[in-house]
Amino acid sequence: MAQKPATLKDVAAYANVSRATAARALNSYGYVGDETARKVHEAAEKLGYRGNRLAQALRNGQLPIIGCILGDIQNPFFARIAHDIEVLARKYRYNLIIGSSEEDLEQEVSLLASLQSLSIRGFIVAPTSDENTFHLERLIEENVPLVLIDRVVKGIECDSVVVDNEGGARKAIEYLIAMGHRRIGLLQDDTRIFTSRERLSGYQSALMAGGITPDDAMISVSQSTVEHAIDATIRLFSQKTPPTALFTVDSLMTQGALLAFRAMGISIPHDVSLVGFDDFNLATFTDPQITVVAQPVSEIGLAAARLLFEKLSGQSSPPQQIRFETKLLIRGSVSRRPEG
Amino acid sequence: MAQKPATLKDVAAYANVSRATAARALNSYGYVGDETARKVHEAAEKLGYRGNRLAQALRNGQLPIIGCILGDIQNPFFARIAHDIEVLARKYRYNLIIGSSEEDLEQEVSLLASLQSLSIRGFIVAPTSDENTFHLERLIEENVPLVLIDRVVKGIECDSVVVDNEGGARKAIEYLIAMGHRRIGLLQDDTRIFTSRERLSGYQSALMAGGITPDDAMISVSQSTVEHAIDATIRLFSQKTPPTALFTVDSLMTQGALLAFRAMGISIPHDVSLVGFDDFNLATFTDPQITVVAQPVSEIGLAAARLLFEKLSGQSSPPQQIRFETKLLIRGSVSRRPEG
DNA sequence: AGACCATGTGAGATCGATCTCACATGCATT
DNA sequence: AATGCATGTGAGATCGATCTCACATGGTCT
Repeated sequence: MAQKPATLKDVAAYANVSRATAARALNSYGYVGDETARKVHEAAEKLGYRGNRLAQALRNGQLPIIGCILGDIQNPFFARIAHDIEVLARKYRYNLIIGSSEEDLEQEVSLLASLQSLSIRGFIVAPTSDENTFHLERLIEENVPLVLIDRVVKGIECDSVVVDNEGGARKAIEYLIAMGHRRIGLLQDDTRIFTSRERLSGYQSALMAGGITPDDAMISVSQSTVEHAIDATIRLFSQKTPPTALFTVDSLMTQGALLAFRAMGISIPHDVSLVGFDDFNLATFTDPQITVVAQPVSEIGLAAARLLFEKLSGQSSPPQQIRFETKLLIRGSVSRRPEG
Repeated sequence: MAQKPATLKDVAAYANVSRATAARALNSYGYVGDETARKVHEAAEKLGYRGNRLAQALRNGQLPIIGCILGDIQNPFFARIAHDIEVLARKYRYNLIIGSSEEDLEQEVSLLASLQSLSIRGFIVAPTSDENTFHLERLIEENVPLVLIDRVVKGIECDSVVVDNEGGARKAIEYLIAMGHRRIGLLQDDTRIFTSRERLSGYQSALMAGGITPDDAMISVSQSTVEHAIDATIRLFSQKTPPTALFTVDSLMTQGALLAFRAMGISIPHDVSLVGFDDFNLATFTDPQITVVAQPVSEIGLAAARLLFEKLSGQSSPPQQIRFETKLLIRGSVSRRPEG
């Protein structure tokens, strides 16, 4: 026989008071006599009473849950972000619902709608694309606290936390050019993704600043998984005149490229040089160690969560845009190439 | 001016019907006239009506949310599991709340209580320890669907999905012994964690079966993070007579050990042999490639989620225990050691 | 004595949804 | 005509909590 959880009504009956009195005693508002309060607390403990948050939220407005819609938590970048947000949420006695958009706009829209119908109090979203921003606009209209993370969306005026993707990509390409590379490949994500576009832009502008005309044959598109990146790298380096260097736009793709090179018998940095965007645990343990553009992962999730909780605590401030710098960590995966 | 979401009451007023009729029309139960239903649907669309799930859940019992309490989603093993559970949950139109116990029992208890007060419908839990199982027992008493994952707890009769940890550890140690190693180190997690205990047990029984007396000086305890594992490995290999081989009990610790060895100028497999529990993306790209005990990560989360949804769909079956086998993947991180 | 305030309590309304059942209409059957 | 059934509608109850305000008591001040 399943035991039905005790309700406030049960507690009130056990303590021989009204529900209103029981609620006052348990939540310390209004007036309650000392003796009455003692009896109510005793009853609550005896019955294992645990207030129903749904009922509370229905009366008062919202559940203590924030929603977080990221690309895919299998990506160590997003896993770290989700972890940091959860830690701060726990501190504020909130629970965190994490959804993975898997970089699919429809899924992002669907997830957001689903979470809103749950009366979720606020959202941290890594928007998939800005083809359609109605769902985000609607959040703004309804005054729902929203923080965009990793990517921003034109026309959505709200708090955001991003990294200088363009500058980071530019640093990588400038470094490859300085090392003599002219045919520089790019392993990139879907250009509907904001970060992907910025990294492409940094790639292209650095090429042009170095007097190199960008060439589509140097670019291979991949989803952000190791498996897809292996395929995309193989495609890129199977062509007649392959790149002499490769820039990969996230750590899973970097790892995929490494595996593809190994499968193709391509040696780094002897045959091909490699620079990856974002650091990862074993970048300094591979042979050779991988040169990366590092972003301050440990700062990003915390910054976004802080912004959200400021808003949730009722503070009404203008939208803040936080932008973190990247840093080029030169290791051993780039070799100098003669001018030819 | 924030727009308050439309309620059923608004829709009913707009369509000039009662709330009961509006509800019937929108949810297709009971009787509603065709014309009436048309007017109601029109009103709902016009007002952007989105039913309040809290109110529904309060009336009907529970929210479409399942809770998942894992060790730490930064661990790729748990990230993969969480991802797979979320994918299946989405298919069943559920949302997933992920909490990280961080292998702290109090935090696990607190998270569970918090989620229960939200009327969460079911739980997948990787229990931290079995020192105190009251919180899990209470779930069973209240007939809340529960699936234990990765670890089980004595005395808790419910669905579970685990891996043969003991057998996996035994395979690793047997292999190291067969390669001539007698001083075999163990980098392990807190023994309150079920998997940790099983892996220790496999380690010890394989040693004894090989005629080797287990020695506490060969064991170093670490939390399951790269940073902690670096420290623990350095401690273990700084002693007078260090091990000739090391078994690490999860992929983050394996990576930490690699980094520690590199810092200490220890060469694998020349100076020390290494076997890790659980495979990871770059295990085949490090120099040397790492020998690992692989577990079927892609199966575990799905199996647990399937069990949970069976229970949630009302099926009343006896508790099922699913146990997956591990597989030793021999690569290049173990060298043969002479009998001395 | 009357007015005002503080303290304490409980009935009933509220939150937004679903559900129940009384009532109404129309049709078919006896 | 009476009865039974199907269809359709709406008032009010329910879910479990919080909130409001009427009522009661006691004390203080004018």
